[in-house]
Amino acid sequence: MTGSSCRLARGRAAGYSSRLRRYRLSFMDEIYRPEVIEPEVQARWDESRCFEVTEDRSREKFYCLSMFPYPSGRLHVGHVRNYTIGDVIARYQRMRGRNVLQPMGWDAFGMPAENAAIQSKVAPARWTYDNIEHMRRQLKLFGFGYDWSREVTTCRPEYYRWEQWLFTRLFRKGLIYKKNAVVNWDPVDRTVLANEQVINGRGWRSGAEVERREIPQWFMKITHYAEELLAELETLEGWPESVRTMQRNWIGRSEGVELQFPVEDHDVPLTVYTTRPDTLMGVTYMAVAAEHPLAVEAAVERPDLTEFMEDCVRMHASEATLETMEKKGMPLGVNAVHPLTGEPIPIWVANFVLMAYGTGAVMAVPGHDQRDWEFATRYGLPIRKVIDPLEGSPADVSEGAFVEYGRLVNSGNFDGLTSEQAFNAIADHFQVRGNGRRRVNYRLRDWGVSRQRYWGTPIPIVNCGECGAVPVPDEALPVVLPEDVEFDGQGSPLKRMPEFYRCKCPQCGGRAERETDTFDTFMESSWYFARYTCPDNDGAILDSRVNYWLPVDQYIGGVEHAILHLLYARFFQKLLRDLGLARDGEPFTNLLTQGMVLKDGAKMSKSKGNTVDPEPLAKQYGADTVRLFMMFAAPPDQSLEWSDDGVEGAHRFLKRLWRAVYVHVEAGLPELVEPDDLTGAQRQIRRRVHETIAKVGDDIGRRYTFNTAIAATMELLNDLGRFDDESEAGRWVRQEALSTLVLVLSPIVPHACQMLWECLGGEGLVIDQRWPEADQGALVRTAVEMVVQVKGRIRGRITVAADADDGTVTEAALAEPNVQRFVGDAEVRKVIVVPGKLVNIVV
RNA sequence: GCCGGGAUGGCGGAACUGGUAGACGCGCCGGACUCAAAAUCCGGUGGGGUGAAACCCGUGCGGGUUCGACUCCCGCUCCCGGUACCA
Repeated sequence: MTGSSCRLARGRAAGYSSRLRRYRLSFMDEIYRPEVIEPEVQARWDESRCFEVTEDRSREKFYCLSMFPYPSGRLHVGHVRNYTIGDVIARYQRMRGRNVLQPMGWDAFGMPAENAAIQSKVAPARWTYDNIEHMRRQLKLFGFGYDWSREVTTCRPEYYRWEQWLFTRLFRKGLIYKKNAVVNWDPVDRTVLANEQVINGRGWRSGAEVERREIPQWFMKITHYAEELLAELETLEGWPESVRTMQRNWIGRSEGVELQFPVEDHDVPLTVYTTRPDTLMGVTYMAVAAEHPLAVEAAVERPDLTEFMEDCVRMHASEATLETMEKKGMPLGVNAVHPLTGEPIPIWVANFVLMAYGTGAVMAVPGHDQRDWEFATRYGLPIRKVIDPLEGSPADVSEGAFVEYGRLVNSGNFDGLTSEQAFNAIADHFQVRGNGRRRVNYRLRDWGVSRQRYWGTPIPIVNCGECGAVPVPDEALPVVLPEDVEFDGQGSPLKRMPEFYRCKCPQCGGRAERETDTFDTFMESSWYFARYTCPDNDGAILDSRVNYWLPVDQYIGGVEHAILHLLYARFFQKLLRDLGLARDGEPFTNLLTQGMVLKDGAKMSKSKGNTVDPEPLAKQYGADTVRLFMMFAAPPDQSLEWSDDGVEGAHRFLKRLWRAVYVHVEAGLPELVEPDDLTGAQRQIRRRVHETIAKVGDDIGRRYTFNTAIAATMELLNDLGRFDDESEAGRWVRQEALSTLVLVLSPIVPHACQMLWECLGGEGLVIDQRWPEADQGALVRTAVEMVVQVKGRIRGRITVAADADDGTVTEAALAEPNVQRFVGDAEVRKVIVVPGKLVNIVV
């Protein structure tokens, strides 16, 4: 029992690994040495290629997918958490007999590679490939069971050529179009900035005031699928309700009316969309965007207007900025005509109306819209009440807008109608006259996929003076992104590379130019999960294997992707289906959104200096300890507070488990004993073992609460520490208990459990063992303790037979001395019995 | 601003369907082992109260429903994620 048998594990002496292959019983080291066992177990997984899988129609498949990382350089603890969750689920499902696919790859295009290029003069491609090498090695260190033969790297032509191919198919199908869209323009660096590169309205590097600029860009018609994307959310029962709600709100279906207001002295009317036509009689002004033709026209020879409109342009393009900024406007001096009353209505130009969204004009009803109310109050515009509540006192719009539905007042012929009746009456009125119509509108906008960046997938379009935009034909794909470039941050190098953009028109053969814009990097991540099923196919984007593996049974990733990535991926799956390339319309059956990893209550970031590097920790404690800590510290969907002491505690538990097995095994393995022959104490431990099996299986398989699963195994190990029965039967009970602990912990701490499994006499890989099942016979209890409450407050405890009826339980409860003290001679009005738990006596 | 989420001992968290608040771990306190320390093992640990008990208070804040509320309802505060070019 002292450190006598340490001869194996002293480290990296030649030949240790072959001896470790027979590592068991008397060969077992008393001390837990992760630095020895982890490389050894990983070598065994590699040699047996046990995580490489193929389609097998005779077995139930399970596709377990974690969101692939952007290769930023080093593995972050957030990655380790995400991938441990996925690995635990994958290993558990495999032990449940499923044919499990768990792939990994690289979301390799993106801005950080360009930023690194500017800072350290290394080409984005070089930087990216180096990072991938480094991070792949780190992932292997943590023992994740990936099928590396399926690795995809999105910046490789083998991958993005199929994205380009798909785009040309969608182009021909009419799902792609070009229009102007707003970007953040840095006038000093002469580049387009991402929203996160704009800080307080200024470029992050130049410090120049950012301008909004409109440039032509490619769009995908995701709005064509808005209705289906919305409707099928209802079928995604394996998704968190919060994510479904966010997507529902993002798509934002509304039913409203599009109306035309004539404009004085103009032929073209002003068109607006409203979901509240019932408030039409309350319109007191109109607001248009700075780029609106009416505003532009009015600004001629009006320097004050021109100045205001130029101010509107110097503004960050994000929604958050738009909605929180001060709402400002100026009257144009032009009137619209109210379509019902003929009254003149002043038209204003306002900074919160954008030309790109809707019609670039809105009707304002300050009495019944809070934003309009604030604007009207600020500029002294009239506020008119046209809706009162259906019940109760009339609305008062002098202190704020009344935004509820109700009954119409001050609305002429429509007075007395409810909002709903008025909606229909007014919609019909316009429809009949042809100056308005009912319309379903979506908040969701088409997806702008052009980026004025270098490090991305080249857009496979050739612009020809004769033929216009022509998709690159299949035989000319891929359009390869040149990797050997000088990148200085002054716009994309592709725009300075005639050898890249000069080409012949595929249609007429005349001189033409390629697109130098690249795709939004969300494109690559919108279909990678499908490509994992057949990454080796160089003749087609997908093949029949996709329908064996898809849909993904379990998808795991950060909540921050709840809307954009997950919506785009759902959209792509529908596109693939409609092109006949895949069967399913939804890609992810079950979704687990992981919370963030915090330190000192804050998100880890370089600027705060509170980052934790997982690799040194794995070196110091072993990967299993890091995995265990991350699964134990919080349930996966909550944020996780990092704690060095917590890591230490996780390590201690593994040491205790190791030692418990060592001490047990050193005395030899026990003979099988029939459960019927056990004593009370032995039965009790055995019941705890089978309770633990049931608990852990439920926690991992259904609830995904790995923290409580681990807590349950800790409790069992604690109980085992107090169980010092060295009889043959006692030793058999302990053998069963320890084997159970090793099996149920193996998805979480796979390296240690593999070794312990062998020490306990197990054969082969733990990953190939069957998940244990609880023996119902072992779970039977004879007596239970129940709590007794008087008027909802605990006054005592009683122990009763497990099968006692309510009457017996009530009698025992009333007999309890402290309960009697509180009941006294009061009349018992009611007794509530919750079987096996509590009795509440109401007096 | 809008949408979604969160708040429980000194700390991370548990309490799953309205039924024993604080499982498990960390930290801390006490003890064993040791010349001593580390490691390890055993015990204690929400606050008040008591010799010990009884008992009282306690799940961000203010109300409500219920025999019973961390859990459900109404109204707030603060923190986090997303907000369409960060990934």
